[in-house]
Amino acid sequence: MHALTPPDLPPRAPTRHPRSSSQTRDRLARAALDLFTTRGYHETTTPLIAARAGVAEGTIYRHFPSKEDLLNEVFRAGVRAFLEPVKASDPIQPCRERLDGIATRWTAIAAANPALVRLVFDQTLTRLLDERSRAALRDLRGQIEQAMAGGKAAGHVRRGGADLWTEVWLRLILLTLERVAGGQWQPGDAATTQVRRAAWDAIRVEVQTDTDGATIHDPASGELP
Amino acid sequence: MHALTPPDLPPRAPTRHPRSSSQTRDRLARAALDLFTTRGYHETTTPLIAARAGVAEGTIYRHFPSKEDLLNEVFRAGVRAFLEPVKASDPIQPCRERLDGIATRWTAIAAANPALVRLVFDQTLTRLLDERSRAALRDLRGQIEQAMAGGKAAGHVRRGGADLWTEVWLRLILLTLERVAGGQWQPGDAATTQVRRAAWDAIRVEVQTDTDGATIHDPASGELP
Amino acid sequence: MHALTPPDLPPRAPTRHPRSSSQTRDRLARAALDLFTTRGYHETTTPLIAARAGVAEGTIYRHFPSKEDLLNEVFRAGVRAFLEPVKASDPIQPCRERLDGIATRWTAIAAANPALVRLVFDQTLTRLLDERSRAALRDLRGQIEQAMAGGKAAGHVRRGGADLWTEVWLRLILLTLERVAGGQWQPGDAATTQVRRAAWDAIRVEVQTDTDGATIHDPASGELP
Amino acid sequence: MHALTPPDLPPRAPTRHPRSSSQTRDRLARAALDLFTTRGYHETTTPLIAARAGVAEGTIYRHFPSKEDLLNEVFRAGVRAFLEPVKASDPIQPCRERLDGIATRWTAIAAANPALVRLVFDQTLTRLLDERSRAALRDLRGQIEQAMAGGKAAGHVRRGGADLWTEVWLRLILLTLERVAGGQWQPGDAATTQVRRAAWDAIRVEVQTDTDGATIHDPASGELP
DNA sequence: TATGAATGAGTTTTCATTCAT
DNA sequence: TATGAATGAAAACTCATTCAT
Repeated sequence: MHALTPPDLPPRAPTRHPRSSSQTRDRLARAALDLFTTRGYHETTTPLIAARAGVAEGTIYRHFPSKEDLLNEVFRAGVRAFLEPVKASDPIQPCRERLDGIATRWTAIAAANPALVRLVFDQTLTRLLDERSRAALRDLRGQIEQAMAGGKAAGHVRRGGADLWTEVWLRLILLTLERVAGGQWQPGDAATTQVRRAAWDAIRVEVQTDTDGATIHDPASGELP
Repeated sequence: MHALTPPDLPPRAPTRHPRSSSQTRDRLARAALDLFTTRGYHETTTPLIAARAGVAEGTIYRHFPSKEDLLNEVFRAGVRAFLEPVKASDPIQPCRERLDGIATRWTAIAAANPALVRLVFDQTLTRLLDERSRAALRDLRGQIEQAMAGGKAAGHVRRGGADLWTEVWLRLILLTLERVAGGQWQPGDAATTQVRRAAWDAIRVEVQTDTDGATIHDPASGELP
Repeated sequence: MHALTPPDLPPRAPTRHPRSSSQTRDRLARAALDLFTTRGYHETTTPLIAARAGVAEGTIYRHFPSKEDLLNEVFRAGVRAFLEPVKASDPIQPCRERLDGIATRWTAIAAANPALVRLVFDQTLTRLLDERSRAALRDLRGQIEQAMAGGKAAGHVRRGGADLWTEVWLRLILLTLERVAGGQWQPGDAATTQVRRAAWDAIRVEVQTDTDGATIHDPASGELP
Repeated sequence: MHALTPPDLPPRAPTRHPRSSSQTRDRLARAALDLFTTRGYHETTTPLIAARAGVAEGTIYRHFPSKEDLLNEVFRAGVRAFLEPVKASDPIQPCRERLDGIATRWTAIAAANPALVRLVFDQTLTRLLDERSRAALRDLRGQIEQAMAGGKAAGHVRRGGADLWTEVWLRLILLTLERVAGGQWQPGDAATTQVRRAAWDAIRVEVQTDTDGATIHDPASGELP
């Protein structure tokens, strides 16, 4: 998704003449990404997208069949960006380390390209996606779920469906991503570590404690120093 | 929020003659609530709302200044519904019990009136709210935050901002509410308890375990038998 | 099709307020009929139709689902107008008299409502019609074809398909209709009789003449005094 | 009209490098002819024409000032194709023979180049023509009218304007041309002869028959053996 | 001469809102 | 208070035409 990688490509002054095709396309994709994630899909009109990309309205339709397709193409590019660190992660690694690694790399994405977080993880847009995009999203979640299933098999994740703990973990990591995307947090901040820890505590095998606080069984602890 | 309280008010057949004003207003509010939360705000047209409420299009504007106001009024009524159990909860109670109590009552709301969950907690609509509605939402969150601050003061909640742990707790409880609202879970299901537990584990003071798993210090455990 | 019957209803000055629903609908239908038949379908824009009907553009869509539907509805009303004299004609009558009767009544329609001729019989629009409209047109032609088949059975129409002679007859009668619709001819003019005669001569059983001009066999002659 | 003469010039694969100018022009003309007559003028977009001709969109404008001009040039070429047999016909010949000869040659054109019939005789396109094209069409008709006037002078065509009987004759011959162009009939078919006969019967001096069918006067009979 | 990306005016259509009844 | 026909601004999209290359 290199088209979307530069976080804040400023819109150039409109020129009357041909540009490299992919350049225009990228500008449109970025303009749409920015607007969809800040104003919402319906509040983003095609004149607005064109203006921000510095092209004429009709130019949108030389690159994307429709506004809806534009959304979906941008969305899938976003999903690919988040999928990549997941695929790159080592399946041999213990679950917690693997998830933490993914979270770390996602956080970097959120810092570099904040709009992408809102695009991919904001439920707002889900209703508007086509089947292919939904499938891409399911795939992304499915990958995390596999890592989670590995953790369960190893006895590190609590009893209950891997899908449920995936959902739990994702919701909390998303909190970090949103804060980083919003500029409130930086990738290395203590808060990001805290939330990562909290996310793990929410899904790890429960620490059974008796009334005076002695741990009876805690197989999930101690994974990370 | 009595307009929204009856869980399954069926749309009545349109009649041609006067109704009590508040009756029409309630029917409009419920129609709007149902439609906004299932189809989305923009996909819900005023003719659609009127049709579902069994009134003429123009009638909407006798009761609400605009479609946007209709959304906001319905939204604030929804917030009040969720606020009520929070206000009713006992501030003296230990934090975990109090939060669990709130979660339980919220779950009941989600079961009785699923649309309300989507209305109040779906970020989709947040962007469209006016300042008053946003304030109402902030107030709701603030109330939870106070309970959380109490827990922190008592040493049961981890170090870090109460606002952060409120956000964490809310996100996980919201997962339950959505599942219940979606009919996938029932209020008493084991899963709801699991998630409540997970939410608490995410915010409670960390269980310090050494490498062989013995609990070193766990002041937050044992609150609930 | 009384909505289209008054030949030259002048567009009234636009008023801001409700009219009888069917009145507006009729005005739109007539405006569309006039414009479609004079400028053509694509050259007739919706602002043009609205302006001529004296209503706002959006009003079109309260009465017709789309411009295409507007065309089709107007078209089918037109077909009905031409079908009526056919259905009203006496099937017992000799073929020639029956066809002449239909032609006469059609000519009256052409005089009273010129646009209708262009609408129904101009091939220009056929491509744009929906299946229902095409079926209506086929029905109209089918009715004439039945009269023609009767004439063939009685030995008055030449050998060859009834559909072929229907087509031949229609093309020549249409010439009259167009001239009358165009104001070049009047319904009672000698020319209309001449063409009617020519149309019959084109489809009647051939007059076999030998080289010195004596009629050998002419069973179709003498039908009309 | 050599651009349009080859009946089935297949669109060549697009090549990237210069062609003889007239070759490109011819390909564009044929592409336009085919598309205009099958899809209609408005349904034929310039990208479509360019694609079918195997050239880039902009290339159209190197050869024709506008889409409308393209239509008109192609149209006039079509008129010339139909005019040629008329001009080539022998003015000394008896009217019926001459008209039949023209009809025969036109039928051959229809068989060889079906699109041409639709282009020249379909009223659909007439509305879109410029004055020069209309004049060309009037000229074509005028030539037939002269032949008809000859027939009248010789006492073979009925009383009434030569223009009227020209119109009558044309409409019926056009029926043949359309059927041949549509592939339903072949040039030599019995039906084509039947319609030619019908066309002549429609315009020849009437056969006066008394009530018992004896021919009183039939000066137009017997022209063709 | 040929290209094809870009243009922008123009198209159909939607829909929240108004107001005479 | 309720109606619902009418409104018109704004939406997404099309496409003949231009022009730097």
